[in-house]
Amino acid sequence: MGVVARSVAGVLEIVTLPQFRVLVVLDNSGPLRMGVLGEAIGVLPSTLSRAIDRIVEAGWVRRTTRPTSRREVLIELTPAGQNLVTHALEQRRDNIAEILSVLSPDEKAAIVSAFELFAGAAGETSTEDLLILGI
Amino acid sequence: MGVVARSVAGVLEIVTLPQFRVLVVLDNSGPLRMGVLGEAIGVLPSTLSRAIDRIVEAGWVRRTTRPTSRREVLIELTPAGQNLVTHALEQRRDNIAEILSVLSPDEKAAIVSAFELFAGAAGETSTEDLLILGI
DNA sequence: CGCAACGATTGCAAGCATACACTTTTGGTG
DNA sequence: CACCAAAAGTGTATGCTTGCAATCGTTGCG
Repeated sequence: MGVVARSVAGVLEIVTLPQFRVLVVLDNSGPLRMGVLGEAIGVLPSTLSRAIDRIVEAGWVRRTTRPTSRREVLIELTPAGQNLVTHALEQRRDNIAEILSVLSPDEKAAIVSAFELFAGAAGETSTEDLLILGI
Repeated sequence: MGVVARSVAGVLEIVTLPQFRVLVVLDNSGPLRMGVLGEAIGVLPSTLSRAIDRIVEAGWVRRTTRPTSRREVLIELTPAGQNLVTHALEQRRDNIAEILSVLSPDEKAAIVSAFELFAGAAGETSTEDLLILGI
């Protein structure tokens, strides 16, 4: 739980949680249309529109128009936005790696198999659940 | 991660994250003075004062004056507020119990020792970290 | 008592998220 | 072409959080 909390903590000093959710979805799915994006994170189009205004202003995403349909607006991560998400995920991975570094290979192996066991029993975690925290 | 996310998800439909942080701190420490409470969750007194206004309005906490010093205001959970926090923690415990229920005693034992190993290696998790998500 | 420090609150202001209703532009279809 | 539906955005409004500065009551001390 501490690992999860810390991984969220860093990002929340830079962007808000709803904003981070947008970035995470885009990182997972690539550029998305406003409508699809809004549905993915569960907000109304008007809410998303203004949220994107602010995220564009901050430089994390870009609005693009698809050549085939000028009424559709594609949202895509800028390099900075991509960087932000990647960095956040790396930080958590590093945090875990650091924790594991003090353990012996046998201990690590035991942890890996136990975690896999637990994850298997937990079943598929819905993307929506993870999206709540942007993880 | 899914377990953590779900445990936060339910509560966030009832109170905001800053509000839930207040409740969690009170649940941990018992009734607190405004100043102490504000410092614990890292907000300015003015912010807290208005936040408490809303939480009192919602019925989760109560303002009390200490007999010895009438300028100090004690904040304490109402039964409803206590219930909210307790319920949130129970829900996470139930969620984990349900996951574990499909496993054999041996598997459970392996998971317990592996998790203890990991938690030990991770060291003490600072309360501040956990407070970010109200966990 | 009088004054300084303390503790909480309020005035004022800004930013963000959210919702409902409405408008504008665009695409598809009869 | 004319019309309808899709897609995005605006107008308007509400509520929460946060911050800085100022105020009000209270306590402690000389």
